[in-house]
Amino acid sequence: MGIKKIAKLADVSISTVSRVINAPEKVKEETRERVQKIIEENNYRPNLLAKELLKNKTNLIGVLLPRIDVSIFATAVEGVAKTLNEKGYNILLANAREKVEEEIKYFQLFQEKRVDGILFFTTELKDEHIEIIKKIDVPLVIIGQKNRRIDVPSVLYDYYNASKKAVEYLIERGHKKIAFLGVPETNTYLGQLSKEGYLDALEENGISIKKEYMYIGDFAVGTGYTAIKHIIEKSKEIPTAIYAATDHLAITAMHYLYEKGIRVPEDMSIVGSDDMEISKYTNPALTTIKYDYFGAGVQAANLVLDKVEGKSGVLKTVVIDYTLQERDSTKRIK
Amino acid sequence: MGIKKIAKLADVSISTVSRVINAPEKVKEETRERVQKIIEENNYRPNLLAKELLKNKTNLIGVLLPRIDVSIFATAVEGVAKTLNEKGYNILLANAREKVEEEIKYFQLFQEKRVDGILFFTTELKDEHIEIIKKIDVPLVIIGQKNRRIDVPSVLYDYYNASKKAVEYLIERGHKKIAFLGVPETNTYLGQLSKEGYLDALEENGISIKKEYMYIGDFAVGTGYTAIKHIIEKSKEIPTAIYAATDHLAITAMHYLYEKGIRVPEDMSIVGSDDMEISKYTNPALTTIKYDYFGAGVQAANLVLDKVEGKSGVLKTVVIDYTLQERDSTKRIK
DNA sequence: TTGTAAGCGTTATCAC
DNA sequence: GTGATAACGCTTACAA
Repeated sequence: MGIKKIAKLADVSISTVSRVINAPEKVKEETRERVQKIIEENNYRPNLLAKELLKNKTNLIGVLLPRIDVSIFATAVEGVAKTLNEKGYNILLANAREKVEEEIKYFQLFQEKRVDGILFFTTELKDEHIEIIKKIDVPLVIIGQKNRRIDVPSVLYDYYNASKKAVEYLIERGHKKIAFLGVPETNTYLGQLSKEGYLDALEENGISIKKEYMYIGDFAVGTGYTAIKHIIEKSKEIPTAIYAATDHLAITAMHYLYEKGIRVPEDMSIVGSDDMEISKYTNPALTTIKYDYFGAGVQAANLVLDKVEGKSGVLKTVVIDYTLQERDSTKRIK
Repeated sequence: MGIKKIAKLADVSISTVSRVINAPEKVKEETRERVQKIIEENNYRPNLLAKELLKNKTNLIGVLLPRIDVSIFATAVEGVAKTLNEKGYNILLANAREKVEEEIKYFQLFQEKRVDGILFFTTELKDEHIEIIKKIDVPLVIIGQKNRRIDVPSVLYDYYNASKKAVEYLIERGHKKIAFLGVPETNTYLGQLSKEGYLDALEENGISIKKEYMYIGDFAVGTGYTAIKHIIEKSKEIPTAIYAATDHLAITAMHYLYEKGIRVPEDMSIVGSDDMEISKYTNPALTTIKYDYFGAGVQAANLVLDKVEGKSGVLKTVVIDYTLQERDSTKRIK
C-alpha cells in the first residue's frame, strides 16, 4: 500500500501526497516538507501502473526484432533507446528469435500491455504479419521492409542504389568478372534489392551476367566462406572481384581466400556492405558500404513518437542514406 | 473501455467475460461461445495494466546495461530473453549509455514500474550503485561484478584463471617476451583480474615482468592498434607474443601488425579473449578464450526468476566457465 | 452457472 | 490549501 500509507503517516489526505509529488507548488511549504520527509524515510515510490491505467498512457514503446545479437539491430536499438529515453519513453524489448509465431504473440502482448507505440524490425513481411498489422491500432513503424498492402510508415535502407554503386566502383576499376554473395530474396529489401543493384550495374555497363558468379547464402556468420568456395570451385574463370551483400559475407569470404593463398586485393578485390565496427580492422581493411543504422533507429523512434503524440503531416517513408567507405580491399586492374 | 463493453454486447456480466478469458471451463459452453465470438469480433484485448495493478505482478524484468551494441552484452541478453520468455516474462530494456546518473534513474523507474526483478549488467560498481542497491527490495542479480558490501547474487566470468591459462599457453610454446593489452582496472573483474592472471602466470614461470610490455587501453574498438604500436615503438626488445584482454584489442592489434608487415604467427603470436563470432574468420584465425555469454544470460535470468518465484536455496554466485579456442594465431618458438 | 461488489493505487474534479 | 470521492479495467470472493 503506497500513497495511503504515506498520507496516514503524514496525517494528510492522499490528494495532498499526490500534489506533493506532481504539483508541489500547490502545497503549503510546511506540509510539503513534512510529507516529503516521510516519502523519503519510507523509500516510497509511486506505483506507475495505477497512473498508467488511469491515464491510459504507458510511455512504453514495444520494440520487436528478430535478434538482438546482430550488430545492425543492436546499433539501431542504441539509436532508438537514446531517442526514446530523451523524450521520456521506455522500451519493452521483444526478441522473437526469427519465429513468426513469436512475433504474433508479441504483437498481442504489446496490445495487452498497452504500449504507446511499436517499432517492428524485420527482414520479412509475411501474410500473418500483414494481417495482424492491419488490425492493430497502436502507432507502428516498420524498419527494414515495406509492403504496399499496408499503409505504415517505414524506415528503409537504400540497398538498391548502394549495391549498384558498389558494383560500379569495381567496374570503374577495370573489373568485369564480379562475383555476387547475396542473402535470400525472401528478405525483399536486402536480398532482392542488392541483387537487382548488382545485376543492373553489370547490365548498364554491358557486362554479361554469369549465374555461376552468384551465390545466395543466408544470415549465418560463416556463409561467405562457403559461398566463395563454391563459386571458385565451380567457375571456369575465377572472378577478379567480389561484391558481398553483408560484411559478414565479405569477411568470411576473405578468410577462405586467405586459406587458399589468394591475396586481397592483389588477386581478388572485394567490397562489402554494412561497415561493421570491425571492418576497418580486417587485413586488409575492407572497402564497404556504410549505412547509418544508429540514425535509422533515431528516425524510427521519432516517427513513432510523432504518431503517438499526434503530430500531423507525418513523413511516411524514410530512406536511409549510404556512403562508400574506401579502404584497402580493392585494386584497379588491367 | 474493455470488458464492460464486451459484457454489455454479450448480455452477460463482466465476471463472465473474465471467466471466458481466464477460466473458460467454468462457463457454460453456449455462453462461452457467444462471448468468445464478440471478443473476437471486437478485437478485444484485456488490459494487463489493470490485472497487474490488482495482482501486484507485472511479469516484467528490468534489464539494465551500459550498451546494447557490444556483442558480449547483446549475446547475454539473447540468453536472458530466451529464458525469460519461456517462463512468461518480458524485458524492460534500460540502456544507460555508460552513465551512472542514468543507471540510478532506471533503478527508480524499475521500482515505479513495479518490475518483478532486475538484471544489472555492469563493468563497474560505484558507491552510488551500492547505495541504491541496498535500498531496493526487488530481486536483483548483478552480472559482471561483485562487491562484498552488498549481498546480491552475481554471475561472474573467470577472468583470472582464463588469463593465466592464456599466458601459460604462450609460455608453453616457448614465449618469454609477452605483451599484455588490457582494459582499465576500474573495471574490477575484467581489468584487474586479467592483469593479475597475466602477472601471476609470468611470475610462476620465473619470467620477469616488464612494464614496457603492458598497455592499458579502453573499450573503444581501435585501442589494440594504439596499444601494440606504443609497445613496439617504446620497447628495446620487441615482444614475441601478445595476450589481449578482449578480441577487439587482439583484432585491432593484428591490423597494426599487418600494416607494419609483422606476420602473425610467424613473427608474433597472439591470443585474444571473448571469441566473438568473427574471431574464427580473422586472418589468421584468432586463438582466444571463449566465454559462454549466452549461458551467462540464461543463468542470470534463472537466478532472478528463482528469487522472484521465491525458491529457497538460491545459489549466490555463478562463475562462468571458459575454454581456450586454439586456432592459428600462435606459433611455438625456439 | 452467473452476477454483485470490493479493491488494486493512482489522478482529477469539485467542494470546503 | 486541503480533503472526499469517482474513475481507470480488471480479478475474485461471495451471493444468488
